[in-house]
Amino acid sequence: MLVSQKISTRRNQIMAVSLQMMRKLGYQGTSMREIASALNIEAASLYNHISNKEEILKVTCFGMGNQLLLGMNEVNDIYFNAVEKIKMLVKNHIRVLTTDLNAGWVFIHEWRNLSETSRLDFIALRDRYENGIIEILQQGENEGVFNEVNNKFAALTLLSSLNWIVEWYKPGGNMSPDEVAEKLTDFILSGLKKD
Amino acid sequence: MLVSQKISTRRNQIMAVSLQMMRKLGYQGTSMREIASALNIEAASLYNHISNKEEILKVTCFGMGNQLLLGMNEVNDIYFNAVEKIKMLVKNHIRVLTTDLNAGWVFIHEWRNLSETSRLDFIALRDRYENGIIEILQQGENEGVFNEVNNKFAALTLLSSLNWIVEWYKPGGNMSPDEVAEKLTDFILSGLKKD
DNA sequence: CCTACCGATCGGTAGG
DNA sequence: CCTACCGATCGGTAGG
Repeated sequence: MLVSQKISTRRNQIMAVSLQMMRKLGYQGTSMREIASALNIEAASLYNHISNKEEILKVTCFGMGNQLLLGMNEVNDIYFNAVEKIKMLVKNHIRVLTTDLNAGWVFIHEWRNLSETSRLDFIALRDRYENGIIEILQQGENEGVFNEVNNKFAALTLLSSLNWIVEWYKPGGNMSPDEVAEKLTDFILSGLKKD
Repeated sequence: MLVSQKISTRRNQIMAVSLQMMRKLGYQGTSMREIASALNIEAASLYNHISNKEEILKVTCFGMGNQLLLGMNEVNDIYFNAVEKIKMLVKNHIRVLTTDLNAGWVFIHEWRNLSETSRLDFIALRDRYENGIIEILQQGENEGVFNEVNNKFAALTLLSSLNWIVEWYKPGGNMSPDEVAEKLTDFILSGLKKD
């Protein structure tokens, strides 16, 4: 029991260090030797805790993706009208991305480096999320509260502003994740123009 | 004259092939040998036309960046009110990114791989563009046509939807760059909600 | 967790 | 534009 806890802790350290380096240097720009060196061990020792470099990426991308999908399911189960759903979805999305910004950044940028089969799985997962957003927008149209727009286009634009947050969000800054979510929702719902 | 034209053409071929591969595999994932192989020459021969791998990235990132800044200067010279400025800026931004989507993609994603000094220059250039947008938003506020918002935040959100286009735009699809720009402007100005 | 090592590949240069 | 090559580095394994 103690042993497996130790291993698990080491694994967590490896994950944390890897994601930090990958955010700075990219997946391909981060070597196993550098990860090991940051932990004061040899590269070969990493393989006692993870099976290979790609596992780091796979666990991160699918972990984040599943968190987003879980949030979406929850939103659809609990909230009734489209505006409420969008608000909750945005809040969850920002929370998931900012809870571990290194993981969020890698999730957004580095999934392309997944091997062929994993990449296809990831794209399928992402498409499910995207389609869920399209459905909410459609619901809003049906309710008569959203403008009639190209929902696919609107969903992509919405997602772009949600995902871009990993580029500029500073955890120690003057906006909490929920405040960001609130401002973003206002922007998405009302736009720049004064009524 | 003929010789220099030949060289220049070869250089353009190298640029085009490189950007296509880098869009698919990333800057670090694209090797000089693979670029050469796609042109049926040896890797060493590339160095008669470009000085090194980074030059491809540098020319692309600063070329695109300068195009965006030029467009912004033009907009500020010609258009008077903020709504008109935003419309024109968005149109120019989308045009620049979609004219060569490979270059657009590399510009948006791969500038991080620039060497230290170039990267700092690039960030400075990007900040100038960002500040230009903030100024237009401020002008719109002063004119009383835009909501009072955090302009920095609004500028980043605006930029996110402009830049995300390199992720999903399909040149052969059913929207021209100018149509995308128009829809995007509507979205940014008016948001999702029905008035 | 380490030593020792593998085959492969990298960006780039010398010299023609 | 090529041949021949450089030193460096990569992800990963064998065996302890």
